[in-house]
Amino acid sequence: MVARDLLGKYLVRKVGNKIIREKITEVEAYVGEHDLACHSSKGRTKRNEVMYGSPGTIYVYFVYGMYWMLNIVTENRCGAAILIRSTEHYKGPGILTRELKIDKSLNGKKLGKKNGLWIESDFKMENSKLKIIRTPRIGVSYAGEIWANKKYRFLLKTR
DNA sequence: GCAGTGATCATA
DNA sequence: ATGATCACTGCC
Repeated sequence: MVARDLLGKYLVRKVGNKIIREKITEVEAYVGEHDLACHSSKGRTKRNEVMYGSPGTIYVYFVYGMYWMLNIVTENRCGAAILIRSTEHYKGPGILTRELKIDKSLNGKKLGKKNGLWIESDFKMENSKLKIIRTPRIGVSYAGEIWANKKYRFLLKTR
C-alpha cells in the first residue's frame, strides 16, 4: 500500500527561497468510490475532480472555514488518495498546511520541484524496518461502522 | 466537551 | 435561494 511507503519519507516544501523538509509521521488512506469515508464515494464533483487524476497529483481542499487538507492521489482515475495528517514537527493536518503554506493554488498540480512540493526519501530509512501502527481513521464516523472502522490510518512509531 | 468558520453540495 | 454538513483546532 502506498500509504505505508510515505511514512518516514520527507515532505519538502519550497516557498520563496525557504525550503522546509519534514518527515511524514501520519497518513490516512482513502481508497476509492466504494470507500464511504472517501470524498469520491458520492461521485465525481467539482471539488474532488483532481482525485481522478494520475498518481502524484496533489489534492488540496478547504474544510471548516479555516483549514486546508493535503492529499496525494495514489491510483489512476479511481478517486483514491492519501491524506497527509502530520509530520515530525507539525501535528495535525490543518497545522501542517498552515505552516507549509499549502492552499488551493497547489490543487491539481503534480508533486515536483517546479511546483515547490515534493517527496524525498532517506537512504537510511529505506534500509531500516519502520515500526508502523495502524488505527481507524479520524473524523469519519459518518461513513458507517464498516468503513469508519477500517484501519487505514498509519502512524510511525517513534520509540 | 464544543464553538468558530465558510466552501460545497443537495434540494428547490 | 437556503440549510446541513464537514478527512479540524483550540479553548473550556
